[in-house]
Amino acid sequence: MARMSEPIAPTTAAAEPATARGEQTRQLILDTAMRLFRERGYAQTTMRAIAKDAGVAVGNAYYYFGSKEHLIQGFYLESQVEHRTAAQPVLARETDFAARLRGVLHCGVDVLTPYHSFAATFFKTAAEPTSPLSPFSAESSGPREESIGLFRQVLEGSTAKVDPELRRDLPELLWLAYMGVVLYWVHDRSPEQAKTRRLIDGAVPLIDRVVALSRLRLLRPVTREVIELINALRQ
Amino acid sequence: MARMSEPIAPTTAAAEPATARGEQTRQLILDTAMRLFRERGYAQTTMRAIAKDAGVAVGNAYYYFGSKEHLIQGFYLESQVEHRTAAQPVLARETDFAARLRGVLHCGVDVLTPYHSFAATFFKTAAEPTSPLSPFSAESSGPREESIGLFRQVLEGSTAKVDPELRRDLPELLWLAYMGVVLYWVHDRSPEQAKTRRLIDGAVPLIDRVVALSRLRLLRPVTREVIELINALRQ
DNA sequence: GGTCTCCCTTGAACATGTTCAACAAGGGTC
DNA sequence: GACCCTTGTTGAACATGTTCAAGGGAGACC
Repeated sequence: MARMSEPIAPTTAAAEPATARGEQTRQLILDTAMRLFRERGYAQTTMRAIAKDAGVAVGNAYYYFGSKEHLIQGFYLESQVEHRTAAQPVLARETDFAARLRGVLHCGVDVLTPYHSFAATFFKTAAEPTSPLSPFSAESSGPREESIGLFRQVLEGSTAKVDPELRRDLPELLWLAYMGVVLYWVHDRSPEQAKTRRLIDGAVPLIDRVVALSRLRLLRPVTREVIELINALRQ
Repeated sequence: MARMSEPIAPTTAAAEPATARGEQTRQLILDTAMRLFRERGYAQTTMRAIAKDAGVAVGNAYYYFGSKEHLIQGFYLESQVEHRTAAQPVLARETDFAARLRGVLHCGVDVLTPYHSFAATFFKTAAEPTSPLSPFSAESSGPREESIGLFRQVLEGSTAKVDPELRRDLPELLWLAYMGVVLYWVHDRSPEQAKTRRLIDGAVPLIDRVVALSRLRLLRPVTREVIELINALRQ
């Protein structure tokens, strides 16, 4: 009875370019697509338009990208790298845990901001569990680990004193919090997404304090339970 | 420069049935669609198949439902009502806060379980901020308020002692936690979604304890800050 | 040079969500 | 009954994501 779970079917698997010419074409198509997505939005950009603007045939786009949605992956990967880069100055400058976390979260939003209008679609796709774009999927484990690594950097370069048991899992929890921020940001209709900025500024001191409190005897059992629960549920 | 944010365009607005015949046709289409979704999955069910099985023309389905996605809303609303109904015995029986919360969360998952395979698509749609199906959207405010009301019932019928400031906002927070459970459930690939059950059983005692601790003088500032942040960010 | 192979490219054909102009059915008003 | 107006219904036409059989070109090997 175990029915296959929905779409899947990555259509025809996209090819990895094997020649310089192929690599060039692939990049051209991706750049064109990203530009059109920014200019007109995702839904309003047709595959025909992308192909035409890039000066290739429609089928050629499908040779490199399994579907229109796969074109989003370019955005996904690029913004990951940009986030890392943008965060480095903050991480080099600050030693206070809260300041580092705050800086990195703001950087994440900074990087995404130009794409807010079409990020909705991006997020919609990413939320589909069967999608290779899902931040929780196996296919995304590379970028995800890198992103979690960024938050490990936040913690390790800081002067924060953290419950030793919590220390190991905290980066992943911070990454989860970041996902929460992104979720809020996507839904944020306030001008310039100002509310998301307020969310970060409000949540960071809280997180900072809770992390500090986690070492108190009174809260130890809670801390431990949280950690155990996370480990039991890690997929 | 404020570009319109993506798809929107609810196409031709769907009509509310004004006659008994219309109501009947609408329900027939909805039932047929839900059946086919369950049998074949969402993506594999075409509008033509729905229309044919329901014995109407394709255009007729679009008369009542603005798009294929709008057909999901039937599922959304129905499961909300079912959740409420299924939760009543628990709420009538238990007085302990943790037991009530646990029961209501499990009921929520119970109600959704038959749809797990296509819930992925449902969730994907709901995650789109511009979608009228988004649980955070204005269009969903009715069902959302009802759902939050269920968690208000959880709290009010319980013997829990809660920080008075927190009491007002706690139902909404519990609803948010429920949304988190659903998010986890959608991604849950374990047999029978057993991990989601463990998540509920693990998280409820934690929530219970944190709620109790929120009254401690030591944690009061944190509690207050959380409440203030939520109020500032309520959209 | 001839030929073979692998990579890439093409665009017409296809599948399916969506629209729309036209029409039908029922009921109210005269 | 004649008329109109609202509600509901139709299906062909359209838009767009996707597939696929056919072809082209650059190098390898002889």
